[in-house]
Amino acid sequence: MTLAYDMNDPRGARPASALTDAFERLGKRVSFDRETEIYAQDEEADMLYRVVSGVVRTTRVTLDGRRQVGDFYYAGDLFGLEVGPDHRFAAEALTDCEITVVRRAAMRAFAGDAELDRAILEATRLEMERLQDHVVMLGRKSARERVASFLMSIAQRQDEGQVELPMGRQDMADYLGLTIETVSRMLTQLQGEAIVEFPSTRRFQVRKWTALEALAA
Amino acid sequence: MTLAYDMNDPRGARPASALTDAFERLGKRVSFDRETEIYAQDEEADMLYRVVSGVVRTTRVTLDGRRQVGDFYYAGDLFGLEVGPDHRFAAEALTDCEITVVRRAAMRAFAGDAELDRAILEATRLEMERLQDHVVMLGRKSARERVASFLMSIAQRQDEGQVELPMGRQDMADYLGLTIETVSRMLTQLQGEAIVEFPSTRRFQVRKWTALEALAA
DNA sequence: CGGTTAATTGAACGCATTCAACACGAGTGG
DNA sequence: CCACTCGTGTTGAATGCGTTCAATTAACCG
Repeated sequence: MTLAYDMNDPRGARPASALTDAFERLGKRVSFDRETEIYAQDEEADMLYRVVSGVVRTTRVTLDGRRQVGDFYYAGDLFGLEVGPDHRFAAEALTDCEITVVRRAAMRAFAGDAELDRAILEATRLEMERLQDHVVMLGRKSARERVASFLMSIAQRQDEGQVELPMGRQDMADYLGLTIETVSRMLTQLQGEAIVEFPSTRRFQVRKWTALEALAA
Repeated sequence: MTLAYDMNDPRGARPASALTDAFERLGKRVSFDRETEIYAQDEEADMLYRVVSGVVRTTRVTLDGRRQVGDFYYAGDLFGLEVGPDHRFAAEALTDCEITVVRRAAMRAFAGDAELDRAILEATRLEMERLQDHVVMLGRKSARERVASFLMSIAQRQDEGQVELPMGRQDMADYLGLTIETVSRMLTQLQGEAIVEFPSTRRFQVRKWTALEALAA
């Protein structure tokens, strides 16, 4: 099996020419400005979404205003595929985005399309695995480890030396179950140990991969 | 409301005579003693499981020995349905269990069986929703709230006054991302406020539903 | 009963939060 | 060009929640 992408990378860009085609054919492309809502929490879920460009985040806000970020989705990623009748998390454009939107009915009409079925199954698998990892992280990792894990997972998807952080500290904190202050402290700490280096707040480079890996645990 | 099960209860026993039939026909029934492994972490996932009687828990242990409980499964629940090639969590019999085990290949042969497909989809949906709720809980709730939520969710699935706790404090703690001591303290606290009452360590009764609900947030 | 494990309670500690002040960067207008 | 502002990020000090370590009590089982 000669793959253009790494099976071990849980979120690497996937080769999906046929899939892209299917999505382009069945759905329509929509643009979203930075910080606008793609769908709301508890909204009916009869669409399926695919990121063409930009970054999307999913969030849930509790009655008393506490916020939890579910995940971040990058170009090529499918999202909004909760199996139930409505979205338990809202989806928002983190940056300006191009999204392909497909009605589930349209998808169903194409059920049997092996390529498409496989892609949805694969996306569901990734979604679950990421959710499971998230649970372990929030349940059993320290702030330092969470931040390290986070930087790792972001650095892994961009193989360039310099890594771009599309989200601000608040989004990181709400994803990691921490406060912005703690995130900030951990970042300066990791930088102090020369494990990572931040030339600017939204850009970093990993200096000691093994050390970061060890921390990500 | 006189239902054998409650639609609002996300994990209530579901009426599934036809489904039970399908499982019994396709798979074989296996018994597991208390505290024995059903499948291991990172084991190949080519089976599907259904609890006939008893309670199952899924766990993941990190390299350095920290443990996270994924979920608990009761009679009627499907588990082990991770979409990927192997189990990211181990499954263990919490109590003595009767389990129906089905090979995925056998399931696939029956693909198209509407009843079966629907059941698997439904189980996957529940799995994801529970995972999402778990993330929010671990990310944003206090120890007190976590314990309250937990008692709530268990009390909901048994409509009798007296509720049986099948798991010990360590399992609760590892599910909630806490220590046994903290769990214990929160339980005595809630009992002190007469919100719940523990006649014995493994048995309790909810006294103030609204208060508990408010806490579960 | 004793023997063993599980659960509770207490006291001290430490990690993350909270509250507050300060720094930085980008955009705007004098 | 600098002053000003506004949003975002960093840093400091104090507090507090949950943990850790240790001792005690309760439940279970022969």
